[in-house]
Amino acid sequence: MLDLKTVRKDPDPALAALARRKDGSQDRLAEALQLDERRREILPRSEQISAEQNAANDAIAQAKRDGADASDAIAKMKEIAAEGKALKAELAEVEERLATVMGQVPNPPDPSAADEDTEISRWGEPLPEGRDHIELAGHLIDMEAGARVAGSRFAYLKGDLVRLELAIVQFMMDKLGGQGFTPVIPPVLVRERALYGTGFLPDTEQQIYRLADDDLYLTGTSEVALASLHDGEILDEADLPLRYAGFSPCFRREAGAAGRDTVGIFRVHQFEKVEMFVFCSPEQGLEEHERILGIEESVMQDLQIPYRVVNIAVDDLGSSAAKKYDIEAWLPSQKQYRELTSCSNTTDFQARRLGIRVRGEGGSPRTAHTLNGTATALGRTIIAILENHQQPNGMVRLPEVLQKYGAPAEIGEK
RNA sequence: GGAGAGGUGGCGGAGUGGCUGAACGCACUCGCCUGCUAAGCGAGUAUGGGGUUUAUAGCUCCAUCGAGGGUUCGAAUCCCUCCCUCUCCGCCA
Repeated sequence: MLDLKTVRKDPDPALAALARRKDGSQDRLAEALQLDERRREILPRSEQISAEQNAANDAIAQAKRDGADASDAIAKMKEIAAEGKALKAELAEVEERLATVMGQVPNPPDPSAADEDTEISRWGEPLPEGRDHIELAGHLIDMEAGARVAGSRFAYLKGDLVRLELAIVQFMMDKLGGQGFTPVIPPVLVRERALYGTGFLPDTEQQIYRLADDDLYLTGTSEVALASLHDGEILDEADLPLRYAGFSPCFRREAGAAGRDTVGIFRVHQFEKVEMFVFCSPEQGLEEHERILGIEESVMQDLQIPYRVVNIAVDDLGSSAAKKYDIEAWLPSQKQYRELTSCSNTTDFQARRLGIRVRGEGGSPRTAHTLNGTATALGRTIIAILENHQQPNGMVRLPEVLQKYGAPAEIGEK
């Protein structure tokens, strides 16, 4: 959500930035500005009436206290109230429309966000080709049972793959703990407000599972619950940045993805993820974004997975991000880089929607900034590890760093 | 799932229709005072929005007592719905 007060003073930068998204959002902002103007036409008149009402009210109260006859004052009050009623109804309507339109305006992209997906760096030496994760560990992934029990794009992970996943999680929590992140297991069922606040609604409803009998949604990322952890709060600037590492399952309907990535667990309806989330001051945002990216790269290097970093195109940012980096891992079986993690600077977009502010020494509150990034998406990380550490004999030698966290040294069908 | 109680400012806690943006206490800030400390005295201390303004300063108006509706000339106070917290019973990982 944009700050109308700021935009109103100088609309052009926001309109120009939104135009880069090529989704017509600058038109919605323009509509919002018109509604805002209308609102500020009506509001002073409405408030004027309220003030008269308050004054008349005081007169009635005074008369009653003095034991005098208040019927004249009451009659006047009735008149004023009736006059204000229509105006207030109109105001409420304008404000409701304004809120709806503003809720649909995405975050204006940062100037440094790319026009097209742009590779900005590369690391590691990719294998030219190789077996896919099903060929390598299919005996530990039961897609048939998954489909039978829950439908397509569900799987059972078994045996050493589970040990591998849990080792990665423990490794991540250790690593992130050292970087000031507090481990969190958040709710994965949330109210609409949490999804609205993070900008997933109204925007990506077709991706979100909703419960039939309760007003709850299954979250596609713990970002939703982590952002809402401080819903409505004013944070002490001295405590910032607040960094959380959420570990949770993630649920995505993958509507519209039919026919894409149908092999194995690359694209499934349910997976686990460790997610970084940061609350910080406006000044700290840029630095935190680079820091999160640095951590994500460091994880790839720890796990010895060749990757590239991509500055994501403005028209692919999602509503909340002003800028986003993806880290794409090399998958030898596909002979291409595929998204493994991403990190977004959502600036004040989510914080304003959620009413999260920061207050410094003696200052008045300002809207906070938030950022998020994938520490590790377990399914895809497992795929990348399997494919990039495969041996000519079909076995997989797992990264040494994971072994002290309980991962086996080797996976495969002997 | 059943039965109750309750949600007021940073905290505690008054307030059952007008004099309450909100008593009183605590905490905090500034000043005074006491050769330190403590105590004491005085003043102040919410958030959002509109207008005015070069101004996020000041002034002024409006709104806010969990949220949203309603009754009323007037609601923290009465009614309805929702959310949340707590207690007891049941169930349960």
